[in-house]
Amino acid sequence: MARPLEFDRTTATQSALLLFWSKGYQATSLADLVAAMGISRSSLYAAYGDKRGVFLECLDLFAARSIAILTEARTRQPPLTALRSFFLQPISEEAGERWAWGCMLVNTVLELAGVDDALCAHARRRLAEVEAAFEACLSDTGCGAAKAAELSAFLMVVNEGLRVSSRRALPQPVHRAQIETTFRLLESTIA
Amino acid sequence: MARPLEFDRTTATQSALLLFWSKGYQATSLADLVAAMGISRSSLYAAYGDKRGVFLECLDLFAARSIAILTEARTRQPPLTALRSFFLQPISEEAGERWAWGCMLVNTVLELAGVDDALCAHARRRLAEVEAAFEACLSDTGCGAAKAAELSAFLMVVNEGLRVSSRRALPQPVHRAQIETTFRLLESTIA
DNA sequence: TGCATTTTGGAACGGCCGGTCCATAATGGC
DNA sequence: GCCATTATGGACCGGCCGTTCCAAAATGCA
Repeated sequence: MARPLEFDRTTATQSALLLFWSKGYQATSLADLVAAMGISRSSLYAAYGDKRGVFLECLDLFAARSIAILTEARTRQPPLTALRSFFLQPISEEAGERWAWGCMLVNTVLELAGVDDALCAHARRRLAEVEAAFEACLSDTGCGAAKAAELSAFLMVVNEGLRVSSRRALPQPVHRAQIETTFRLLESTIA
Repeated sequence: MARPLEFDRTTATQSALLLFWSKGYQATSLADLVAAMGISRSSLYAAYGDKRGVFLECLDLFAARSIAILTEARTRQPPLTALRSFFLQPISEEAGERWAWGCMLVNTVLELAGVDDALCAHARRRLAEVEAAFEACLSDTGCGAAKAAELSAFLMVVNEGLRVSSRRALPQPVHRAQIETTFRLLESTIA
């Protein structure tokens, strides 16, 4: 055997995730990264390959958590209520300041389109998986497959819009009102 | 008198705008910039101060054009039709590939939040002006001031969502369908 | 207690970044 | 034609970027 790893990969990735989520890919330097993750440059390159490798793993972790939040809510609540709580969750108490960071997948698509096509495409694929989760949730309402497909695309547009809006430094009550208005209109359409 | 400027500031700014719009602020280097604008570094620093100065001027130009497109449509069409054409305009024939670049103001808010607060705040202010243009347009429908204020905020969320969606490399017909679905739902709510 | 193996810290690397500087060129007024 | 003034091209700058490299440290096994 050889010398064992001195850090926990999951918690290190989690720290990197918070950094990339709040500042984006380009504005996060390797110095920032190793400081936040609490590991040395050597360990980072040995474990993740390079900066892009860390970012890819963070994208996957973020997407998995987002989908988990929605699917878990779906087991406890009616479909539309679950979707609503998915959008309200970032501005809950325990989420802290993260509510102003938007969605890391949306942020990535906008930051890296035309800059790093491979990373951007990865974020787009994960975003498509979230959209599929929307569609599955909408199907539970019994609205029919065609309508679920159309409305999930619309819901993703709404999702993208709300995540952008949350980065506009509006007072939190204004942001909350936007969500309420959006969902009131949405529900009146679906119901 | 002294030696006159050898370049036209407006066309140079326009060239910089296309570059910043497609690649974002951070990924656009000064080398890219001077090549696209067709001027030397010295001329750029003399005329704009620095890279941020060029970017600020591009933000203003982009915002002015966006608002002009909407207000001009408002003089020729009913309010809701004008809003619709505002969203459809980027995917018209003459806009070319720009439809996949989204909205420069939205792109900037997401790229520079937490990175360059001054630039980000500037983009947010311009975005608020666009929202005010939405509100003025909605007021023309005679829906009342309170409702116009609420719906303009919602319309901005839709705007942000559609601009994000246009950067997801979806086939153009899919994007067109998203706009149609969104506006069908929106109009059924307002009418 | 050595040995093979792998991680770790930190120095070092080339390259590109935004920004500065200066000699030269181009003008209008004298 | 000369001067004051301003624009221009391009060399140059320090600094930070992501990445590489290597000696030292830490383990399980013989």
